[in-house]
Amino acid sequence: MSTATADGGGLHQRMLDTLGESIASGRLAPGSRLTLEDLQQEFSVSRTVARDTMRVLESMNLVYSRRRVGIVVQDPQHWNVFDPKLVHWRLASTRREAQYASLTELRIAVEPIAAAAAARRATHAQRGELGALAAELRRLGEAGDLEGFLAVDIAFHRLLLHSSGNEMFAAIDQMVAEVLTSRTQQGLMPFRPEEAALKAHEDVATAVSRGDTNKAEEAMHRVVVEVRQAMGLD
Amino acid sequence: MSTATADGGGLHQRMLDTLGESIASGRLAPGSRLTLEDLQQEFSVSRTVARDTMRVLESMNLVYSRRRVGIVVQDPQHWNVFDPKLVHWRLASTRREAQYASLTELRIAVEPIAAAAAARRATHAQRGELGALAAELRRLGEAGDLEGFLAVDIAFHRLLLHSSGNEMFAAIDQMVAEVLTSRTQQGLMPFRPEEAALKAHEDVATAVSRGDTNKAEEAMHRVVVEVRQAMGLD
DNA sequence: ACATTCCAATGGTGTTATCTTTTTGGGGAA
DNA sequence: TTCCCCAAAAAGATAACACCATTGGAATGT
Repeated sequence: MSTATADGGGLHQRMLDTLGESIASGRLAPGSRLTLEDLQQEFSVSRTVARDTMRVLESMNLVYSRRRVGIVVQDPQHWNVFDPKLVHWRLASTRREAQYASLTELRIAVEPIAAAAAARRATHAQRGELGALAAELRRLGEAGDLEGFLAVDIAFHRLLLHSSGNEMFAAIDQMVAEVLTSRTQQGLMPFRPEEAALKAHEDVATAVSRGDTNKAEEAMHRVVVEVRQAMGLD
Repeated sequence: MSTATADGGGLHQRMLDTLGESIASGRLAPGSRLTLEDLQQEFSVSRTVARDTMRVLESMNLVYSRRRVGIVVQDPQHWNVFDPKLVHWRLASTRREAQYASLTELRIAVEPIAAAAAARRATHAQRGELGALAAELRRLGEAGDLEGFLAVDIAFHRLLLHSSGNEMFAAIDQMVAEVLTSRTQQGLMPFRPEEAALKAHEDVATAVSRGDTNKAEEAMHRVVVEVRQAMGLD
């Protein structure tokens, strides 16, 4: 009762999150069968709400439904792994590490190219703002303010992705933010960021500002190369 | 009647595709308001079906719904641009070019890193198959069989993405296939693939086979660099 | 003239009941 | 044993209705 109305979303949000997380974590194994009726009872909701939920899960390719059979959990290889909801569920599950590794590798791939794109397409305001964030990053880094550093680091990467003018790059900003946050929370960051990292961020901002695509790509490569090494990818 | 049952999906598939394409193409501008009642009538379906459809569109962040207001088309920046359905709609719309450009840039970013990952993680069978596909590619290329070349090229890139062991890389295989197909259909491919391209594909296969991550990344970089130039990204 | 309060219309949210359609497993006939 | 047909199962779809959050604007007061 109180819980049903307490959370922000409607009924089917709750149901969606619960089921989604069950599937993402593997607790509901691929091949498992559900029926609408079971679900109605388990979550004590109406058929309509149960249907809504399954339709959304179906559109994420987490399940498929066949008449006479019921609703079947899909093989992971069919999942829409770029759906932010699924990413969130996977990060919340026990399979966190796998999702984290995939995201990091994606970030390593995308960010240098995004930097080059930003050097070509960023607006004047964006170029200025990037420079300001890079300077702020140095200030906070040298002051040893890890929390502030993280916030500005996220802002820097987010702005860069958006400045790329590629909406697919921009769309991964939330995922990059989660990766950066996780990195800090896990204590994987040195107490004081390395000089090389600070310099690399500044170089990205400078190159983007000057419209030097090659330099921007190279500098962003230096930013992520330390991540590659930390992940054992080099 | 006949049309309703003729196509593969149920009622709401039809409705979803129609609406999705309208939104993706911009014919239904951001900020446009719909109501369930309007939609029921326009598509002559029940409220339940209309709801199902809107829930799916909502989960893709193409729309959001608020009480008393109705269903509102979202700003493009909120869209889940990695959802295969949306990619498909955008490629089918008049904004094809923009989607095509974004995908190509994404491919340029991801494929070299995917090649490096494949060199590290591909199975023995995958390594062998990659080599076979590269050889077949040369044979078809030198024979001037563009259609066969395209098919094998798609198979090569798809296998590589899957061999990367990163499910997010694997998930973009369908999009890469569409880009390659489009490139050939638009006559952007030379009648006979360039020697450099054939060599680059072979080098990727060889490097992956040997587990040489750096070489694999560099060779795949050569594969996509011609695309960069063709798109004016260099 | 302007700000505040309040009310009623609107339209999504969720429930229940019912009918249709597809699929399939099993039983009976050839 | 094989084939065919039937009945049951479960999703697909429809309809009518109660509920309630929102909001635009009217009524009221300053």
